[in-house]
Amino acid sequence: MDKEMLEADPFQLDDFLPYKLVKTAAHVADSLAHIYEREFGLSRAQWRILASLGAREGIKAKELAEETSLDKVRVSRTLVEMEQKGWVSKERDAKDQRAAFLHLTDKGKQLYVEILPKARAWEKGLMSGIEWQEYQSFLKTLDALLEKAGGDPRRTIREP
Amino acid sequence: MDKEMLEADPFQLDDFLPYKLVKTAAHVADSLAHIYEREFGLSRAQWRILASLGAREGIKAKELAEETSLDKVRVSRTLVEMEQKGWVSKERDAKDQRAAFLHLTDKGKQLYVEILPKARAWEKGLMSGIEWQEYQSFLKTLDALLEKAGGDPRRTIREP
DNA sequence: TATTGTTATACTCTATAACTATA
DNA sequence: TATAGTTATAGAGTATAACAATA
Repeated sequence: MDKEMLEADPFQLDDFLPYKLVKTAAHVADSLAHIYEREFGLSRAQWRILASLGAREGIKAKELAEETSLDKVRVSRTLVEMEQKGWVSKERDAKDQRAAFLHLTDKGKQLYVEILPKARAWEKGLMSGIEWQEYQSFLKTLDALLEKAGGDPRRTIREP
Repeated sequence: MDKEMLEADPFQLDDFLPYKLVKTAAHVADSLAHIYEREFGLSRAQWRILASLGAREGIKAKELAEETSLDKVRVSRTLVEMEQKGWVSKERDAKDQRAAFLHLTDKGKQLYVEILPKARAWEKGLMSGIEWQEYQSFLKTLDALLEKAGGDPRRTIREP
C-alpha cells in the first residue's frame, strides 16, 4: 500500500464536483420547497405538474412526464390527486381515445397565479448578490455539464 | 382569472434555477455512479464513506455523518456492511467507550486507491471543454447559492 | 441529563412489470 | 404489434423514535 499516494493529494469530498453540485441543489430545492410544501401543501410532483401545466395548457400526460422528469406512473398518480383537489381536469382526445388533454381548472389556475409570483420572488432573492454576468456564465456551465453528463433523458428526479 | 397573466411571461420549468440545478446534478451524479456502482459494486453511501475515510483516516462516525451528509443511522448501517466486506475496521476510543475511530483496512485502502484515480479522471473528462476561469466562477456561484439557501446543515442527501 | 451509536418501524419514492384500451 | 395510461408490487431510501452504553 502506497501511503504517499493516500496523503499526497488529499481528496476532499466537499470539493468534489458532483458532491458539491448535489449538495447545493438539495439545499436550494429545500429552500424553494418551503413555499409550495409548507405554505401551499403541494408535493414536489404536484408542484412540478402545476408549474408545467400553468405554462403549457392542454398537453398530454406523456409530454408532461418529459417536461417534469417524472415517470409516467408518478404523473398518472399525481394527476389523480390533483383532479381530486379540483386543480386539474382531463379532456379526452377524440382523435386518440387513449390519451387526454390536460387542463388546469379555474381553481388550479388560481393556485398557479398565487404560487408563481412567490416562486419567482424567491428565485430573485436567491440571486441577489450574484452578478448578472456571473449568473449567465453559471447557467452556461450547467448546460455544458448536463450535455457532457448526458445520460438517460428518461432519468427521473426527485427535487423540484 | 387573468389570462394575460398566464401567458404574458411564460414560466419554463426547464429554465427555473432549482429545477435546472437538480436535474443537472442528478445526471452528473448518475454519470459518476457508473464508476463506483457498476464497476465496483459500491452503493452511494458506501462510496461517500470510502471517499471520506480514505482522506481522513481515524475519524468517528459522527464526523463522518457530517462530512458525507448521511444521517447517523445510515452511517451506522453502511459501516456494518463495509466491515463485513472487510473494507473498514473500528478501533474503540479508550477515552470514550461509546465511540470508535474508523479506519480503512488494507483491502479498503486498496479499493480506495483503485477508485479514486478513476473518479478524478472522470471529473477531468467532465470538465474538459470548460475554461478554468469559467469553472472557478461556477464553483464560486455554487458556494454563494449554498450559502444563500443555507438551510439545515444536517440535511441528508442521496446522490454522491 | 446528554451524547454516541444501534435497532425498529413506518413512510415515501423508485423501478419494474403486468394490464387495459385503444391505435 | 405498438402506444397511452393505469394498477400492482417489491425494493431502496428517509425520517423518527426508542433504546443501550457511556459520559
